[in-house]
Amino acid sequence: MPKTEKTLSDTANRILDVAEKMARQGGYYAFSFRDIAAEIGIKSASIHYHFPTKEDLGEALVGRYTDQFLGALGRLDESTPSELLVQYVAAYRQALIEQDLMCLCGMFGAEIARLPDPVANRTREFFERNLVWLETVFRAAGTPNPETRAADMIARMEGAMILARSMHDMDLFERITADLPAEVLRD
Amino acid sequence: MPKTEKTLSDTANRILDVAEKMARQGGYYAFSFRDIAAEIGIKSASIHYHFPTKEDLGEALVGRYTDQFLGALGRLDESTPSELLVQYVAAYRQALIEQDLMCLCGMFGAEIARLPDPVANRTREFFERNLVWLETVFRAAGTPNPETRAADMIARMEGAMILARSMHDMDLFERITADLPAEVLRD
DNA sequence: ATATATCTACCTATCAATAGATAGGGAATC
DNA sequence: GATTCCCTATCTATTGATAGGTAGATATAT
Repeated sequence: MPKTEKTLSDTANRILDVAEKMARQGGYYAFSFRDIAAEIGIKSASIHYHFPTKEDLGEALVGRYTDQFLGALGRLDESTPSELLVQYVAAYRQALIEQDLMCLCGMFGAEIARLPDPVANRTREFFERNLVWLETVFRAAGTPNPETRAADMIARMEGAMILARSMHDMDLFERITADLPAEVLRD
Repeated sequence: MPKTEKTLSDTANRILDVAEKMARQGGYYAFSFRDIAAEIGIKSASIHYHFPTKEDLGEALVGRYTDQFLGALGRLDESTPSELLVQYVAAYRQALIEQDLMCLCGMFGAEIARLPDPVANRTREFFERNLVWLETVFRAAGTPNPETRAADMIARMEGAMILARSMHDMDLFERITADLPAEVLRD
């Protein structure tokens, strides 16, 4: 049985699953050890075995989310810039529409002034890696100001999620992002 | 002494000031009656005199913020669409750069799934009123798809705040919004 | 092969701190 | 004398965290 990936115990992953869902609904202060434990059928003390402190849990949360998110994006050498941007939007759409959740790092980014430093740093890393990925795409497309385009792209995704969720109107996200890849690549 | 506006006691306003700052740093669960009371030099029980429940406080918070925010925008009949959009961006810039705080409703919008209903409704109203204001501007400018432009505009502002704060780089906001009014009005 | 030790993954029980909220009192103001 | 505005005192619930125990698996030593 090959287990090449960084093995995280089954329980640890279930803890992260539940914590992630709660965090993506209400933020860092919206998930508690007891709530998580209750939902997966263990005791809150047992969570401390896997994640000694809430800070540790938060850090693991953002780390796993970032890896999964960027892993879901297309390979930069296998698709056109246009295809890659379509996939980028699709990653956010899946988080918003299918999962009915906010982006974890959009949430934590808003709360960043009150997050423990390690969690805040991981959140910054999420955006940093997204910026790098997008800049590469825009450079490959020969778009001017790739850094600013990348930042604008992220801003629109995170903001569109917030707005659509606030208005209970997911179509707002669809309309904002409808011809975004085409628009952002021209000129 | 003319006080035509809905009079709120001095203490009530100081409570809202402190609560707003805390909420705009860490969200709805990041301000507590005790913290607020300690900062303005009264007891936590006294806050309940002005705002019976936290829900009430949250509602008042969003209501005041929305009125102030929209009140700071230019009159729709006194400026050009371009000038109005510049003012709109400036309103967010002031919140982000001068106050060094997140937009209250961007924050609450992210957390909306875990907010008390009355607070969530007020948050939705903030965005609704912003959408209406922006749509009017885009219609006056003869821009196609004014509803989608309005939504995109809000998304970019809220997202740009989150990204700039997460990256500790306020220039990201400046660059994203630099020629936004011009770009969004052409074609 | 058997006995011993260690490790894993939970448990019970408990802690101090903090949360929002309430009852009832008192001084000042109108 | 009623209203306004704050107080003390207290309540219950919840927070993250810790100490210490245990059953079962695994590893090591004899």
